[in-house]
Amino acid sequence: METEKPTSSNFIKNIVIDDLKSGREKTIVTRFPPEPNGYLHIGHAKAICLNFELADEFNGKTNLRFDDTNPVKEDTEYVDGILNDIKWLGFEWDNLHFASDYFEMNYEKALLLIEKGKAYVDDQSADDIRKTRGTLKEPGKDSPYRNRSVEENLDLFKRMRAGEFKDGEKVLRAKIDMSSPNINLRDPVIYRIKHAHHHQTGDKWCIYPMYDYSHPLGDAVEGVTHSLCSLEYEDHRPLYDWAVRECEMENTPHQYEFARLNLTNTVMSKRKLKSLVDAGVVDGWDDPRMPTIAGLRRKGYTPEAIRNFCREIGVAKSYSIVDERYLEHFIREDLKLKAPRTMAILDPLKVVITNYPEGETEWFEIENNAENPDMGTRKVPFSREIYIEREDFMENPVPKYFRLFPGNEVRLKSAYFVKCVEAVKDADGNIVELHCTYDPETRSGSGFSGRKVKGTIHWVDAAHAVPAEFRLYEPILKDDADLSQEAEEAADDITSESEEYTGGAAGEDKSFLDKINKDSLTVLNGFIEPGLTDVKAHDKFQLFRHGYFNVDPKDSAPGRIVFNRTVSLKSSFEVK
RNA sequence: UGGGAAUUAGCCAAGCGGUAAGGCAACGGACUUUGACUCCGUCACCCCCAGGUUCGAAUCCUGGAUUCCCAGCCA
Repeated sequence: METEKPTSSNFIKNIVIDDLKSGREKTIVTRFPPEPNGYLHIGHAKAICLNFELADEFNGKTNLRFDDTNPVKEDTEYVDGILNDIKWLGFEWDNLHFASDYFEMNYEKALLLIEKGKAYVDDQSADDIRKTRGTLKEPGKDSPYRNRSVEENLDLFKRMRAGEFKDGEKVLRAKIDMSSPNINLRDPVIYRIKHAHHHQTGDKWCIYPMYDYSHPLGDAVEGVTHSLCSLEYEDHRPLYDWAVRECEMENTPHQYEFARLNLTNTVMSKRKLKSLVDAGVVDGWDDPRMPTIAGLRRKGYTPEAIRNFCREIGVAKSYSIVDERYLEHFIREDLKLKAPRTMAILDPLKVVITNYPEGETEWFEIENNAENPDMGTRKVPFSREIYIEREDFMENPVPKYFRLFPGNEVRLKSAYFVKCVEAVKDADGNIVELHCTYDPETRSGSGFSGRKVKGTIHWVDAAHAVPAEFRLYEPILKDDADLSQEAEEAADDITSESEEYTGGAAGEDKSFLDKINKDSLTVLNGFIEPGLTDVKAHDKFQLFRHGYFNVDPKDSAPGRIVFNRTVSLKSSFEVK
């Protein structure tokens, strides 16, 4: 697709190259395994790009597999959203599966485990299991049910499936080692009872496998060769390998872990993102301030920009937080030649050109993108009264200010030079309009070179101006100077995405909500050129000197045009 | 000495025993009908620290420091 550079070297690609060279694998198969319990965010995009592009580069395959082993948290709404986002990003999966497709196989393998004496039914309560698991430094204690006979385990497990027991009454545990220094190996629970309706399997099951058991088996049966996941699963790898081995799977997939993406000025946690939605802080999962794929799309990001970003940040094992400005770089780059450039006034100040003939209008032909002549030109009206940007005038200019101020002359982009004669004020001393004079000799395109001006400002003809709403965004989080604190925040979301789980800290949710930037949205009402009245959802423009904007797909309507600012233009000038 | 992992510039990151890629950001300058873009230049005598091996070490060895992850019937 287009002129996208291949990813640079990374440790996973090196592993694939070695595996192919050594003959350990003939072709590679990867997979992207989202849990349908929320919408995808830019962090998922990193994993998606990694899996799909890696397989693509080596002529392999990539499956999409929903990790739907926990019916109480999941929903088809999310399945649909995820499918849509992946397609929008531009990827096509080879096979679409659900972990629930393998529930029967998972069950059969559990029976095998029991027969081999590698799994047992435990009657202990969740609380007792936790208490006997030991601590980080002390080994756990064997369950009193650990040495039940194979027959009894088989009988009990079948009755679990048959629905004879209530939620939490029994679990199936892998029999590994209660004194392992790796807590994941201390007889992990692999099946639990949940009398819950499942979005894919309905009421067929009342026992559901745990991720650590289901995932490796799903990988194996699909022939996945390189199972990529994030760093916190490093400790789970021995269990992954145990499951593949003890269940006697034909294929032996291998798990590799990489660092998930973190971005400055935002959060990357489905749980926290959901809390923003639920608290009404944002408009929904697709609010442009959200780092979700849906939010970025509504903000005006393109799939190309997101893919290029994911490629350039690389893949490694060290914990990192990427500067959000890096992401912004890629959307500016992508839209530079694609987006037409037009003038719009976000915060209007009327200007009367006193020596311009009343009742006259002339139409300037202006290129749609000076760097991309293929985009053609358009006609833009100009007359005696125009709007300029309020910030393009200062009665008492700061040093190095070369826009409009009393006595100063500037260029009106694609029109004439104008000189400010007077700032007209109301009774309260507020500037309500400017009186300027223009110089007919300086008409754009005339080749006038008699004198130079330092500044060029944009404008919109007042008589033809079309009202529009502009939404400007700032980071959703207040404080971010302290990257290490941000790291902490992000890190602790990784594992605690369950609402009911209280192992984390309730207090830290509060501190997270305290960090929310209450001024992350600014709404302005201004004007656009008359040529933009037919604009459609997701049309993208560079509004001169302001940045790139996207036509909002939700709130725009006939007679109401809403622009979301995707990203500002860079600027080396700030009015203090 | 519970186990697992990480450490190369402000931020990502390549590097795999032959003398520190690239991108972002920043800072100078040129150009400019966007204070944008583009272009030019600057930005690690050094790779967490200390020893050692070697003709040669970011890469190998030894010891240490710091940071992150793990005690859900979540994924």
